[in-house]
Amino acid sequence: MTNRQPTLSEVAKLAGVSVGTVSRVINNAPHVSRKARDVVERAIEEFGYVPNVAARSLASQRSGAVVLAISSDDPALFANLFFAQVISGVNAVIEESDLELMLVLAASERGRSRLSKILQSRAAAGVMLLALRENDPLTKIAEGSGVPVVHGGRSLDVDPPWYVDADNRGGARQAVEYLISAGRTRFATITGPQDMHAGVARYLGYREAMALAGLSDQRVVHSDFTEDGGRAAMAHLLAEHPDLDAVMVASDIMAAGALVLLKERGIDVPEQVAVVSASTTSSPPSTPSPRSPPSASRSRRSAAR
Amino acid sequence: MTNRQPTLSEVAKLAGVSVGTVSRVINNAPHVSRKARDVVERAIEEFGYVPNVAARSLASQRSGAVVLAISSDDPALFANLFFAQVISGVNAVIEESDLELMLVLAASERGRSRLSKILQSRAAAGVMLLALRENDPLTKIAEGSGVPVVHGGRSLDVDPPWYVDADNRGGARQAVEYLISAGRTRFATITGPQDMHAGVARYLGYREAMALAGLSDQRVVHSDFTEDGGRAAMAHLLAEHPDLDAVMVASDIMAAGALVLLKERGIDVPEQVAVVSASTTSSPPSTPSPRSPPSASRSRRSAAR
DNA sequence: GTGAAAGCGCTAACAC
DNA sequence: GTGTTAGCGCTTTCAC
Repeated sequence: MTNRQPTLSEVAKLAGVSVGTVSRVINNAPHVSRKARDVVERAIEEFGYVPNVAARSLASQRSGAVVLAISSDDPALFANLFFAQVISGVNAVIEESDLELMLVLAASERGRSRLSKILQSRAAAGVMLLALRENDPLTKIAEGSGVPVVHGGRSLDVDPPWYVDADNRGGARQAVEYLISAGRTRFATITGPQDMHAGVARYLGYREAMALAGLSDQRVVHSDFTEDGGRAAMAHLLAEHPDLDAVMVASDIMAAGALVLLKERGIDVPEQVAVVSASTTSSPPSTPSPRSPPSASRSRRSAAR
Repeated sequence: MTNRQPTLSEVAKLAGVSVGTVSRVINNAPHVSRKARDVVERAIEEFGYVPNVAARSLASQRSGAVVLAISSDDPALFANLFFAQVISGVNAVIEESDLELMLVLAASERGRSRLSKILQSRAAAGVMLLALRENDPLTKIAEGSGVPVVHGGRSLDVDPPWYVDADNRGGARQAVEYLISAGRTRFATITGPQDMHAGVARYLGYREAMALAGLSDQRVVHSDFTEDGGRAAMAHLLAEHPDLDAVMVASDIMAAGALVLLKERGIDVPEQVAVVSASTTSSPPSTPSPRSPPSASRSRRSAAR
């Protein structure tokens, strides 16, 4: 279909200018005459010139790819909305530049050594760490590489200088405040695991909202981001505090369990009890590690149906 | 932390051999003496040599990255288990070689032109197409690039020579056969959209199983892979065929709707009606396009609780 | 404002 | 089995 791509110097020849000029145009450097620029641009267009990235990054010594390192190779774990959103966001920025996105699944020893090779081969302009577990080896690898590091989501044990994460605390707080403004007063909460960042942060947001409204934050059951956990927690709450009129659940999946139980008990939602939850993207503790994976989440409000 | 990485020729000097020898060792080419190989390997180890990928792919003219092109920038759409599984699988293979995985979100015009640039810049060893919509421009771009193409999941309008996809038909059939072996006889099905590959294939599998067992395949409602759709479809089925004792639902999410309705009607699952569904990872029709996104799915059996 | 030329770090062909 | 060397296609000085 297409002929062999022309090289930069071929373009130069065809356009009747020097390689220097073509290069300047491509990198839109200053000191190029309007005329030369036009000629070159036309030639590029006409012959379908596409720069060779390898040559470019070899010559320029800087390069080229932002690495997305995922400390998990469990599809169920990294197939989640939060990561997808982060990736989508990163991609949007990447598109502006001519960087590219490199994906490295670095859960195994082998994957990790691959990652550190890649980071060291000066092929990476920066690295984003995703799905870190507590005490994750990737943290060290990334730091040791000398490449700029940013975390996607936080875990409890690191407080990264650069990160992107959902506002779990603020989101939880807003969700609750919505119910407060709707007139609810006897709140309870079902929290996520308190050794996960999202679990802690959402609980914090809940307590903040309670404190600000002068309401009691004493009705609380800690749970585990699973549906069964949510269901059990709801049963517990109902037993202890039969008079409650609102529940903030720290994740949708737990809320699903809670809603099932409420329905079974014949309690009308949202008439008798209003429910809000966070659309978590966290998973329950991962198999290999006794610790939980990091939380990565996003809050929303919903007067549950 | 680390000093500047040594280059290959520096390693050669330090090891007291020629660059050719070092290069041979690295690419474990033949004709290297045991002794030389040892010396070089030790030097590589000691000085922490990591090949410069840019230089390598420039010199060798072949390079280096497998492109994962996703025709969607909607996080909700590509955050799904099927893609994650595919990616995980691809990654496992990639790890063996020293290729790398490049991620390109190519839903917008801009993203697409970026993709075609990348494919043309001889930086790609192959490309995998994901989340294609019907009549997707990526198909042409990929084909026109001259790079080997493989599809992840199929859409209805292309029959790619190379693809990876779930066995939707076979999975559906197996799921139903399981219920047949459990003694069910009066089957119904709630299908997915019949303009999506997964919708069609699962329905086909269902009909196959019915045919082989000599059962009627006449109880069918077409639906849309949404929960509400599943619920409505279930209501419809119940009205038309109050005597049915098994339902195959083409996706989990529709099954959720169906189960809710069954519960409301006081119908015991699985006592009175058994339900199986496919753990689809498809989404309902995407916003920008009037057509549905491709299906990407995986079947499983479950006697629904 | 433009051109010429010296590399970037590696591979591959060729000579020994 | 090993060493030498000419590029790969670009960027980047340095002259002009």
